[in-house]
Amino acid sequence: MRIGELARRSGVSERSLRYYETQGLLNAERTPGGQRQYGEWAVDRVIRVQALYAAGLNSKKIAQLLPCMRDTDGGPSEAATEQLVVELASERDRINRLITDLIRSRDVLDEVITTASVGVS
Amino acid sequence: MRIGELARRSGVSERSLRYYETQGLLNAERTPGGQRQYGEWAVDRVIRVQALYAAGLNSKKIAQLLPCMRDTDGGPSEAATEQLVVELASERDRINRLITDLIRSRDVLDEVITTASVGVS
DNA sequence: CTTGAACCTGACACTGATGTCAACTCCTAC
DNA sequence: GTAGGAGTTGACATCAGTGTCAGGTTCAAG
Repeated sequence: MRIGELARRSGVSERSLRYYETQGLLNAERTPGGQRQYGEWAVDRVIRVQALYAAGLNSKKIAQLLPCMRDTDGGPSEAATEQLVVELASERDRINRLITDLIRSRDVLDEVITTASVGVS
Repeated sequence: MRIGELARRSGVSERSLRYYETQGLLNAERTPGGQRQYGEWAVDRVIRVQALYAAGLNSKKIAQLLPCMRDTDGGPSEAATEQLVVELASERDRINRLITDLIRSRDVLDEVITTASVGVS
């Protein structure tokens, strides 16, 4: 598929997809005319990248991480280096703290929403 | 307490605390000389603000939300306006989606970490 | 062919919380 | 009173992903 379809199906802008490519997060074949051509796998890849961005990882970390992830086809994946494992563990801990905070904030929002809704005349 | 102690106890930089004040998120008494003076309540407030920032709310939303939150003393809190409730509900939904994504990303990290650790010679 | 939608690269802007520096003032311990 | 750590304001920088525009090329349908 071309970039427009991938953008539509993944919910990520074309701009971002091109950016991902510059960051080494998303390779694309090219047509003879130079247009990007993606396989089905790209949709999952983009969504996963997006989720990692949302988790606060930057491009570089994601780029290091991607080859270590089990692909959808269950293919072979590289093992992470020792240094990378240390960094990823730190990220994981940060994410865990973040999740805790998010749940707390969400509950606060819920309470405010509920309180206001109860008080509606 | 003065700003340095608050920064230390809340884990938020002095710079950010002053910024919070400009955004109406954190009021401070002033000494005759003009230095900020905070009560004990400020520590909780700052931490809560920080958590809301982490949840992706911007200053304006937080400023609207704060007076609707139950204070630590359980004091009276304003009810949110209808419009605000709609916006907060949308934020809550976004946060819930984010939590789901974060858990997924964390699990991916865990798998990579585990895989690499198992393979250590 | 031709036409229009889709795609290309490159450049610039933005967002918004936070870092950092400068120049100055306040507070407290001696 | 004085030294120096702590605080003040104001200005400018940064980060990194994303929006957007310009000017040109490619692709596919008629």
